[in-house]
Amino acid sequence: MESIESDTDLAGKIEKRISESTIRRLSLYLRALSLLDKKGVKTISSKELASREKLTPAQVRKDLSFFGSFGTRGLGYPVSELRSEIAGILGINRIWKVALFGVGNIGSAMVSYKEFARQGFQIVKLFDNDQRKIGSNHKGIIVSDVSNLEPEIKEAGIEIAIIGVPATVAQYIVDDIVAAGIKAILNFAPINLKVPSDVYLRNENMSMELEYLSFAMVNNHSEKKTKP
Amino acid sequence: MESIESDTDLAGKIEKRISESTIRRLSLYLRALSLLDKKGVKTISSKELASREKLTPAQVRKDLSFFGSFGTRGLGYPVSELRSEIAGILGINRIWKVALFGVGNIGSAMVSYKEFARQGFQIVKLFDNDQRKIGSNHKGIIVSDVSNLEPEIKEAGIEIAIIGVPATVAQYIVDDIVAAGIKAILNFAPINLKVPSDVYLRNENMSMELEYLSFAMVNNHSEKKTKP
DNA sequence: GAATGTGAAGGTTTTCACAGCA
DNA sequence: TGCTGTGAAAACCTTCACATTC
Repeated sequence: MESIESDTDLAGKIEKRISESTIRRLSLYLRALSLLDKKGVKTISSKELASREKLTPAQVRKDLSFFGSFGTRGLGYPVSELRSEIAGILGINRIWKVALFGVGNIGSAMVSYKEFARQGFQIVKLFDNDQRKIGSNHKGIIVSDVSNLEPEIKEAGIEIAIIGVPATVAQYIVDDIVAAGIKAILNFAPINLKVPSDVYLRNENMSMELEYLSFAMVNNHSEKKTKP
Repeated sequence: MESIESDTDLAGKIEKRISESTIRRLSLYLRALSLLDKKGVKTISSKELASREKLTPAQVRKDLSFFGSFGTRGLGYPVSELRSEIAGILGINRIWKVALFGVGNIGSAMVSYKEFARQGFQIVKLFDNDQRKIGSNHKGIIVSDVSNLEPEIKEAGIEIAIIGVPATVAQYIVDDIVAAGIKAILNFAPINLKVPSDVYLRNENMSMELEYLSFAMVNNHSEKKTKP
């Protein structure tokens, strides 16, 4: 019952499995290109782009080559076009509606984080279980009761959830969210969440980065390359 | 002027270069082991530990084997001992003093983030450039003027800085921080900071994770393995 | 001349598979 | 028997180097 050519995506563009590293670097390229575009720069070579992100020119070219030929030999890449190509590849040439669960410290920070909106991630719903928070207004959004999430999520057309609730309750919330049909979750709770295989889950683990710094300091660990 | 055996650390334990992935997984093991320890679990097999973090048993054993032999054949690993071994390897069996720059949304969230303190990262100084914030009290810490950071950092014995200031000013602040002698920086600003090669820098890029989710959804990108 | 696009080479990380030990 | 520790194999990712194009 396997489909033929199961490694080909719907648009027929991606033939190979793209590595996580490549996708993460696309985010970096996108950020750099947006800045260059704003500055009015018209073209950029793989060499220049690489140097801005502490990568190699070959890496940049290889990453882009998985998706097409966007450059001109002898010249480089057209900044503005490449920017929108990458936005298209990453799927952020559109608005994604996001719901945030847990209006605590991290949650509040996320609501105010301008960078999300700039990338097309629009936080349109806030949920909490604290009666004192429910009904209150955060940056123009009224906090809803988490116990009634399904109709609100469906009505608002939410596709992505950000989990900012404590680790102790995160799994329960996620079970409800998954039941409500959400297919992508960004988790800030320091816990390993269980989700069905058709739900995309990413974990943001801030302690991990500090622990990496600690390890590096204690062991004089010179990095060969900082991964994106 | 190069030292002999420059790839050997001070304690003489680490012979090879340890990969970033291994270090990041150690953080995951540590978190899982802390939980198990609290629950009173005495031993755990690589298989069990792996399943909790969606990794393979061989991966767990290999990672640990870089640092020593902590297990017992036929039995598994002693939870509590392994936990402190890993804490030692990561260098968090001690208190690290941390300063936070920028008491905005992200900064405020970091101050209140219990997980940091739990791992030994103690935020002891807050800095901002906003006169309305300077002198105010956040969770028991008085916000200092960022223009006078050097004496305060040295006096408090700060070794790690967290950057929560806007991207536009981040590089200036970082230059001052580096001049003040700080050797490790966790950066939340969406910008590529330049630091001398003896300063450790890690970037926390939350948009990147959302973009990854977006990419996965748009391309039906089933992950072979979620990297830590 | 300058810079892309890309097979092939090289390097690194993960997984396998089994010897070795409790 | 059960599970670790680890060389060797496999898979994966990055870099090289050059043909190709503007």
